[in-house]
Amino acid sequence: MPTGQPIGEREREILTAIVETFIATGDPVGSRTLARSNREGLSPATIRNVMADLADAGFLEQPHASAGRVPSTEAYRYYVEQLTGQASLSRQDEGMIQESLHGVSDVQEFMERTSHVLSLVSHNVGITVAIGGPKNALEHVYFSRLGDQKVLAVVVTRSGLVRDRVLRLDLPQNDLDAAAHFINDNFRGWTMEAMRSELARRLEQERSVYDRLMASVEQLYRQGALAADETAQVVFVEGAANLVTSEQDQKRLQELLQTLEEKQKIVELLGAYLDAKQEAVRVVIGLDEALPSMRNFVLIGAPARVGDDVMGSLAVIGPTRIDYQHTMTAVSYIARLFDKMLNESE
Amino acid sequence: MPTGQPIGEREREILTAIVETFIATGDPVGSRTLARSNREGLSPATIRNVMADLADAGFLEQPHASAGRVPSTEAYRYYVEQLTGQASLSRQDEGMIQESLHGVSDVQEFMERTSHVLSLVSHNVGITVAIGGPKNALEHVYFSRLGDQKVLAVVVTRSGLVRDRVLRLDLPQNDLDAAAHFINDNFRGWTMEAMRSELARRLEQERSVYDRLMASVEQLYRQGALAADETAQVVFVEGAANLVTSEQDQKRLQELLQTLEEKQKIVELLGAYLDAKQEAVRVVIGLDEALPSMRNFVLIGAPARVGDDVMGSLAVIGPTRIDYQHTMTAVSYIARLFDKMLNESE
DNA sequence: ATTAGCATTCTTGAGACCAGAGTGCTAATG
DNA sequence: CATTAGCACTCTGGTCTCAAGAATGCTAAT
Repeated sequence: MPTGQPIGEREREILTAIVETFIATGDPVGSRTLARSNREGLSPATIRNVMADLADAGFLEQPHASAGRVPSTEAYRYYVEQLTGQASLSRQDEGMIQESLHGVSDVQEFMERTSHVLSLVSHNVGITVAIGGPKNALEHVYFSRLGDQKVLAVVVTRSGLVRDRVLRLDLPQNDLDAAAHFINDNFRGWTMEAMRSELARRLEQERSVYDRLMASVEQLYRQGALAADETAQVVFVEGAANLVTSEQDQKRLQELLQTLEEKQKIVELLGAYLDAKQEAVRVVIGLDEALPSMRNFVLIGAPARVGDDVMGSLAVIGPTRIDYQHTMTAVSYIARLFDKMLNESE
Repeated sequence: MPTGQPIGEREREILTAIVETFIATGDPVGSRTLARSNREGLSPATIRNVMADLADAGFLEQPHASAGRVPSTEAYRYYVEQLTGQASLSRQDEGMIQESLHGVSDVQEFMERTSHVLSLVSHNVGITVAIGGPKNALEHVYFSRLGDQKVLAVVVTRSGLVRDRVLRLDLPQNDLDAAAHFINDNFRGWTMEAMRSELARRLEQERSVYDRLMASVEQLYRQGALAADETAQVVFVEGAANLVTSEQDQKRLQELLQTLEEKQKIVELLGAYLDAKQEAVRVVIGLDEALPSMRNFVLIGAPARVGDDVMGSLAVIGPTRIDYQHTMTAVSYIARLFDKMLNESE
């Protein structure tokens, strides 16, 4: 818990220097090293004093009595906050991104590739989540009898997300067509959420009226054909191999990988921290509050939007020792690209 | 390279004992340990002699001069071969499998869950591949205009596999409907392969006749709307966390994880080794021939079929030190279940 | 307000050393 | 003749010690 007054100029400079060299080297940083790299010739002793203050304020920690200092969670937060945000991607990175994403017009494919390219440029784990969620507007639905007892339901959202689901249901194709027609005519453009509740209401009230048609609709509804709920979310996680670094111990690494495989948790994580309203890149330090296995990991993400619609989110997960500046610019670059590419093609 | 005459009874027994205790413990096994666990009271010295023979024959290796012996690739092959195949799953495993797969009628969902349950029961990596490939019969296609320049193509195969693809194309919905009708009427039940070549032929010849209709079809065809090719394959890989064990070194682990993320390679791997014709479980020892990063790993897999149609394959990938008997029964059990569940529901 | 100096603390790597496990060989044994 | 006992030898792995190096905190000097 940080105490004391904010931080003076010199403190600020030293703190960011510590954070930066720690990120670069991974070793606890001591006063001597710092004195050498510091452009104003401050002596180690002076720096020690400042460091002691910073430690008291909760920005630095000591692995053990006579080691250097390591930035605390607070320190990273502070560091990120005072980052100018002025930076551009290297030619290479930009090229790689452009190339991987070139010519994609399909939201889902875009997301899939994005998670990959994110992992490449960040050298960490790239994640994208496509929200199939309630906020998406319905474009239309389509039902098709498959076999004896099976019906295929395809739901297309306005944003081009496609969900299919096989139901156990025995209805003649005629009835299916009628039901699809009914839904498309009445609900095109509605959010899934609104549609579902309105549909529920009508089924309740007008049961008698439409009769056969409504019976079919009801069956489809009950079977979840129209549920664009959590289970419909699509998650891409790539670059797990990047987590294998010497500083992870066995157990932690294992837990980490396990967590990354639990898509549901990942969705919740991004959902919890990436606010749809906020425009820019967001950095969340201290993921262990949500996911214990993610101690010492951070999330750098942004909502993926096309115009004003939020289609999902994209993010990088990496150790606190990540290159914040670089990752942030990369994420933001890709987020903008997402908007641009999918917007113009509509 | 194995030399010498096959193997006598005693050799056989000792070899399997070595393989088994090595699988159990992970340590090189020495004559003393073996003598203790061997039910016929053979002395260490005798065993040493036999072991020397086995080593000459290429079945055993020595990490260093005065360590115990470790089974060679050949030894595993031999071991697996002489496995009786008589074994049944534990109540727990069976229960877990049943539960995870209960009530699923959708091929793809089945596969997704299967890869998960495979990783659970085997404590290794579970993999399933759904072949979207050319052999699948077409049930029907469906095109829908999305936005300005986009068309959604949905292809359903007889087996219930669904593929959707967004194309950049500007055709009115009428034309799309006509094209879909045309294809459905003419090609339902054809294999994708056959359909594509026949379609190509017709487009070539009868260009003039159908005119507008055929023009639409051609455009769709060119855009790959009907391509159920490799890219359409769906791969599920789960349980990567199980690879994190003490005996892996950093680098290898990293490569391994990387390889597992390259779905294309995984598809090829399964494709290469899992022969659609063969009925039963197959064990492939020595994966490094195909994928160098998979040195010391084995594949235990089976084709996933429904009736006579091969829908894909399911497999476990694990270290040579895997519990062969258990994994084999698990894989075979699930493969049978797959057939049974999807067959009856049709 | 800085800095120099110094005693102190703690980590890390290199050797040294020993116990344990295993081998191969030879000679003895039923 | 197939087994086995005995033995010298080899290699690994853990523990210990030791010294070097890096930081620290404090006090005194500038």
